[in-house]
Amino acid sequence: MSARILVVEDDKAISDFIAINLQYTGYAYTVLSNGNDAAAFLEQDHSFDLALLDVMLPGIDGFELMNRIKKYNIPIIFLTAKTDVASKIQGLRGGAEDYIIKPFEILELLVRIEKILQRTGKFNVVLHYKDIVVNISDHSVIRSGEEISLKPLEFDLLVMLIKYKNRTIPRERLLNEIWGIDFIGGTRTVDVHIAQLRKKLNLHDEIKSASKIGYRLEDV
Amino acid sequence: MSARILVVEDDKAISDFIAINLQYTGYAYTVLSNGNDAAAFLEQDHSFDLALLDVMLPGIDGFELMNRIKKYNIPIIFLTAKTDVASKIQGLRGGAEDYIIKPFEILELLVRIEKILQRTGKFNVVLHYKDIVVNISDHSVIRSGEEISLKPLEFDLLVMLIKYKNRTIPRERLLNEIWGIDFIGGTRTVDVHIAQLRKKLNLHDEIKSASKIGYRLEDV
DNA sequence: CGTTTTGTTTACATCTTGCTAACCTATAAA
DNA sequence: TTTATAGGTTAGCAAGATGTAAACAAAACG
Repeated sequence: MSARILVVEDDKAISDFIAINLQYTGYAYTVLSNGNDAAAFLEQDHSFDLALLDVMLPGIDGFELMNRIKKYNIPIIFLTAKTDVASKIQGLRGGAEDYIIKPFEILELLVRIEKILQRTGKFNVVLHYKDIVVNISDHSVIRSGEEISLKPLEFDLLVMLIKYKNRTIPRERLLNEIWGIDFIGGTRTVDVHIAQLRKKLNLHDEIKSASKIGYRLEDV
Repeated sequence: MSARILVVEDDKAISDFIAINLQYTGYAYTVLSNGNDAAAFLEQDHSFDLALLDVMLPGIDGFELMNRIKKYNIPIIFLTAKTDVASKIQGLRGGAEDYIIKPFEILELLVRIEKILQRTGKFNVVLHYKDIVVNISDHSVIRSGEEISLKPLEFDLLVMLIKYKNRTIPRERLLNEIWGIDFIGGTRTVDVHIAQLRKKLNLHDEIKSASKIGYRLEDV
């Protein structure tokens, strides 16, 4: 059962782009291009699991829309071209789950969507790699029927590796996505956690290190 | 004695899916795939506690079926692919208890079913975990024949833990579902109530904490 | 209004996590 | 072969999260 996502965005290039990616990822979605339509639509149908709202919209704007749909308890991610701080604060104060600044990296958007769905809804996101089953919703990792207990960071790392299977992920990228943008320590931290994963899941051969760049999980 | 539910849905994938979940949840059910059959069947046997009706059906449609069933006083939840406003209004005007738009989250459907059954009063919804019996209708918890008195919040927490047994429930999720969407307090409150549950029901081992994430009730 | 019950916050003990340092190994350059 | 560099691995420790009792606050009840 897939999540249902509402997209309200007046720039057709952007909404098409998002739509294609939502489609591809397997979400059900509805696209509207102005604030008034969206408000009217939502009064009738508010069974969405998430809304992606442009801040600058024809008709009522994104923030106003947020206020109106607050009662339906739909998590919101704002899409905003404004890098302006005030907007962000207003959005987050008002209860938005997140915001993302245009132009954005589609993968980043998809990741945030998934996070929110996972936190709010109950969508079972399951990843497979060989005989390893990773259930993101449960935070569980099972190998050959046995549960393997991973610490939060290890878990996040594994998820990322599997998602980017066969692609080398630069250290920096890992730090950004898992540790957060403001991680300071210029360190070997990543390496240590990679070591833990290799050990716990017996992935000594599968997790390859790319010298000076980062790591890659390979289908052997 | 469990509730008896009628499912009328022509898409086999969907009806199977529903059936599996009704089965698992412990309801008795009958599945039919077209409107005429359903009408005929109901003339013979109308001892259902709830009907899940697809709106678009071969033979007579869901709304017409509702009109014919009305005399038997069976609450109805419509399953509809239509996001179309008119349908909903017609359905609800006609006396349907609820509607749910496809694709839907199965848990959401089960929750609504439960709500209606509770409201119509005939059925106690009972949850089991080990030797603990939780009766949602009368808010009682019995362990090995002895009644254990829980405060309201503790009770809700226990119900949620059992419903999501073996799945880690994030703190945020617990706060959302039990405390309401906009709980503010920067908070250890959940932890305290978890502690109470562990103590009162002796679930020290069964309620596992997932560091930085939340809690999980495990079948040991 | 007081009393009782329920829920939240505080405070401190305890446990968990993840960063760092230190040392080891592998590889490549010199 | 030596040397330099990067990654592998382990263990200890500080920071942060959770467990829990008890004080405090709020609400429900009479």
